[in-house]
Amino acid sequence: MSKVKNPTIRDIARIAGVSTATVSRAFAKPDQVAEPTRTRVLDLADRLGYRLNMRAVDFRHGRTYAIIVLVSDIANPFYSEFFKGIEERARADGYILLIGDTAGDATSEETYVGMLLTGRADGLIINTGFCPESLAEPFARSPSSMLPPVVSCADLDGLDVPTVRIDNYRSSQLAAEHLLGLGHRRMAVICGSLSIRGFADRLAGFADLVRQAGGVIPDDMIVTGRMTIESARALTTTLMTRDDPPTAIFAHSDEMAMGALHALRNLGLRVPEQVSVVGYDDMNYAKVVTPALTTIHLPRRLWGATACQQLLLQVGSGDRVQRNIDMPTELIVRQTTAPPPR
Amino acid sequence: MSKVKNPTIRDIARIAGVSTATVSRAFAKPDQVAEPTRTRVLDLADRLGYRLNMRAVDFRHGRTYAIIVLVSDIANPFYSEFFKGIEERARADGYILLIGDTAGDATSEETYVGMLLTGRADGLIINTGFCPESLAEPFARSPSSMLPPVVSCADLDGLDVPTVRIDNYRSSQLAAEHLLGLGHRRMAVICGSLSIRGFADRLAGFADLVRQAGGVIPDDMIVTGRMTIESARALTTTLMTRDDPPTAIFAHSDEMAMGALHALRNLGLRVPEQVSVVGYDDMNYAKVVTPALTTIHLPRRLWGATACQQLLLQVGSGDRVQRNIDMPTELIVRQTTAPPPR
DNA sequence: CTGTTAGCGCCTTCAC
DNA sequence: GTGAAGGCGCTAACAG
Repeated sequence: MSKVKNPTIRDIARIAGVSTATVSRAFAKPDQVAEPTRTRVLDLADRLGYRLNMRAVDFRHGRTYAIIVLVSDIANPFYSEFFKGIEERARADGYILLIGDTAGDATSEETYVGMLLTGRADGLIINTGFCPESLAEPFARSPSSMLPPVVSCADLDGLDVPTVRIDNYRSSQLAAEHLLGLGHRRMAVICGSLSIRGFADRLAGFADLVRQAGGVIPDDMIVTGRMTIESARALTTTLMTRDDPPTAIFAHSDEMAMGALHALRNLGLRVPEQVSVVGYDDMNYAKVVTPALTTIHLPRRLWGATACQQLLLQVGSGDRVQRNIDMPTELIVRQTTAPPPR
Repeated sequence: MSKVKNPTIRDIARIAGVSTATVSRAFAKPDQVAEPTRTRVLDLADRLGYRLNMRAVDFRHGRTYAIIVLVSDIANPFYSEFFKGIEERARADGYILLIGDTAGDATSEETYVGMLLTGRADGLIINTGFCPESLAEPFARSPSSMLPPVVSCADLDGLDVPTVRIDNYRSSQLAAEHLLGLGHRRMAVICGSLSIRGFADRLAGFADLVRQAGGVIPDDMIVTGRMTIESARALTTTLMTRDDPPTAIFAHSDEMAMGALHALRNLGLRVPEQVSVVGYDDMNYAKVVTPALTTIHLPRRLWGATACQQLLLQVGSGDRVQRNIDMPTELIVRQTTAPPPR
């Protein structure tokens, strides 16, 4: 069998005795090619090990059918369902997903933004909470309609793009209401980085509601760390070994709540009898751990799917998208919250 | 300022009064262009908001400078350091990383393999433990030198490509030796899916050594589940509530070991006084948890970097790569192992 | 140092 | 239903 090293559409055409147009059609629009011709071409292509060169196709089409999702830490299990939601939606439209982990590193951020701006991807979903600098500049110079579509999962300072967001402020008030209603007065908040608007809002929502109820969150009851079990474990230990420790803790993620629970257990403190804990995210494990976690439910998968949906709408047509979509949140009361000890 | 909607190299050339070649060089090989010409071109390009069209560049170059990493579950924290290792190595050569999560789903697997085969990526690193079907076929038909380079992180049935692997069999023997040496005789193994060669090897290495020492692992002491905390938690509870429960548990990952520890704690069993636990992976948290985890250390970051290195060697030149590279492993004894209770 | 000239592989009118 | 021809945006010889 005479093999060509890397057959192109032209090789197939020549050997099959047809034009390149016919070969192209045989693959892209099979019904526009007569049955005998089609099978002959397809068979030959298969025999020669021909494969469409997608680099050429993408170039010709002027798009890549890829979208980038920018996150700050791919290892954060929070994202796993979020990715799934995006991926399912993207795949349905023939798009594939590129996951960009910035790891808080400006260079990698730039790399991925560069891929968008230079046409290696058709759109971008941002869920880092930050506006990449390299993106802010082009958006400031040109109207967004001249640039590839971007959707953010939070309001971003300095970047006016459609958002699909959750109401961090209001959902945190739910946590405060719940704890206040149980009788807690001395409460702590374990926060994600407050330079990220979302976390700042969670703190503000919680603190504002406490204040409205005539209370206050002392400064030394507000601590900040990374969104990991380990980070929260350390913070909680510090928090609880102070004089006059809190009777309740509001953590900015379930991962952090898990760390808090771990620390409390090590300190010999019982949850919820001695200390209450409220998490955030409603991770899959929240309902199965012991004690089951009281937390703020986020529709993570739907969130991803919706963000992707909005992006694809822009990719396809011009610009007919809602500017802001709010995802519903909900307080799920389980077993880590109870009235404070007398 | 007269704006072109989407300026190309040709627009810049025309307006700047130079040839397209010069514009191209000004970007790709700045030192080959005279200073005044270069700045004039670059300035103009900037002013016009020109951006290189990477689709065209990739097409022209015949490559995309992207490599795909295939994993079975992106949410498994095991991968996080592994990705980092790959990414650092890749970035150093100007390559970017596409993470493909198969989620055990054959369709997504096919998607990513398709991207490789159609030239949307230049190479593939497999760390799922399985050989994707859609990859086996082309490799069976053509010599691998005609196909894009692939590196696997385990020996794969039905796919003869270079591997960068760990010795699952031998490292599991280390765990067995340690436990045996402490005096354990009744031991259980919490396994990952045994249809994945790596996990089957871990079980075999452990069991064979026990057998050589005149012991045996009863069938009901071998359990299998997903690589998650929760899965191992359930398995451990079952294991320990049988008559004659084991005095030691060898888990196929640290995540699983964490689940086991959690279950033991809930059952009121003390580690290591009453039950010993050995993990696998040496995750970052292994040394900080209480009690600190005895485990098999894997150089995860280096593993990723080495796999990437081997891949890039193939991408660049023809085929001068070692067929198999073994990463070193090591037993790290910490606090979860001790002699069994008398 | 710079310009001219050919395409890379595919798709897509426009004829036939 | 099929073929001929042009071009997507860029780069890489090869001259000058």
